[in-house]
Amino acid sequence: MSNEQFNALHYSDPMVARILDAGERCIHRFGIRRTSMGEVARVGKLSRGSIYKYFNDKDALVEGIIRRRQEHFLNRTEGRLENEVTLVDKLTQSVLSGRQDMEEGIFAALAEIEPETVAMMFLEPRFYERSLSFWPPHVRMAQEAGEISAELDVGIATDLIMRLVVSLVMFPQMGVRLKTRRALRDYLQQIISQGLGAAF
Amino acid sequence: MSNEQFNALHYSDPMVARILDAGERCIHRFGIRRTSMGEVARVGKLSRGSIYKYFNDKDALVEGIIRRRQEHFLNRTEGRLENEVTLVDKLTQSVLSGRQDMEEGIFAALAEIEPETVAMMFLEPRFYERSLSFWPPHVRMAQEAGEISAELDVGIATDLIMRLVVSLVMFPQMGVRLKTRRALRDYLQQIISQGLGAAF
DNA sequence: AAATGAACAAAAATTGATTATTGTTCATTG
DNA sequence: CAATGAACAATAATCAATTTTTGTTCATTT
Repeated sequence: MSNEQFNALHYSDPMVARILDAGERCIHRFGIRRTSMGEVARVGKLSRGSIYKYFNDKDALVEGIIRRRQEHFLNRTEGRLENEVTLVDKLTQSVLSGRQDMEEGIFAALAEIEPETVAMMFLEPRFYERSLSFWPPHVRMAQEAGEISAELDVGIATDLIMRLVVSLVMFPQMGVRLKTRRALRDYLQQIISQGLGAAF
Repeated sequence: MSNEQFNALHYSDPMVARILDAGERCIHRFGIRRTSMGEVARVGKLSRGSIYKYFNDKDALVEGIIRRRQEHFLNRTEGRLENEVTLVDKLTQSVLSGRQDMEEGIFAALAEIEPETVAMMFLEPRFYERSLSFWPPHVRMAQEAGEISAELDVGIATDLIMRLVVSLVMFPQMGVRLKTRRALRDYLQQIISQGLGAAF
């Protein structure tokens, strides 16, 4: 019973938006640890009681802020993806968008103030859940276009895509430097179409 | 000038081994933060001064412990790999070995006591450096055996292998569940030989 | 020579008293 | 009726005093 939230957040609700906006500004400036509910209320010019009406506790608020940011990222990426025709170009664009998000905005700020928090986020399975529902439609489109094997299980393909994108965003300099869009695209093209197999 | 260490650790040196053994036992029990040099000295039955002769500071000692564990893991894995003929089987074995290491021993203990520490370790580039020199020989062998494309750049192949192995060890349940050796091997086989391309 | 252990200042962790924040309730406000 | 803000006990953060640990040095021991 009790609170509605946690399952469905209504970003369009002006109250929810105001709380999340204020919370995000606080986290951006002070980090999660040093942000208090009172401060969020002050910044958002609303009462502390209202915040608790919409979010069960501070953790829920923080999760809401991260989730909205993630959603925003996925929507923006989805928009950019509409310009791209092939799966390879979509992947390339996603990695570049992801890297951009990690270098600016709230994630970059958090990484500086509370790196452990960001590191922990990456290990959190929930962090990927939403992204996991993002790719299957694109995989099917690529299958219909004959770009990738139609026999291949969509789950398998999504799994590889997720692992590649996450890895390339999280660890940009793990192995080969893939700095330019061109280098990144060539790399992804090779892997998507042939893996490490013969290139012909 | 000054200390020899940091670059080359001589695990065979009984003094070094004794310090690392003691340190590892402490970290295993109390975590990194709650382990003091004095405690390591007590457990190893040697003087604090000796530890500082071999390790510049606590960080160097901790790094030494992690590095030796990593080296041990790679050696053990290398041993197991000698039974495997194909690259796919080597990868499968590596992922299984990696997962095993994450579920038991010092990493599992640390993950329980100080999860942030483990999370931070994963984001540390140095953590992968050693592994990065591990795979190229196996890649070349696979190329000579005709298992993967001989034209493909070894660096590119190593990069994908590293990303796959790290991802499958770190995030075992990110996408598709690859619990059994068989499922894992099939997955890797598909990706290595065809990527997401046609399976024929 | 290599290891020891005592001595030491500087830095870090711990402790306990104090203050701030959290999460909840509810009567009041707009 | 949704939002408010005051009140509240419980929990968590903060701060200064104290203790521990760190990192270094060096005379002594093995």
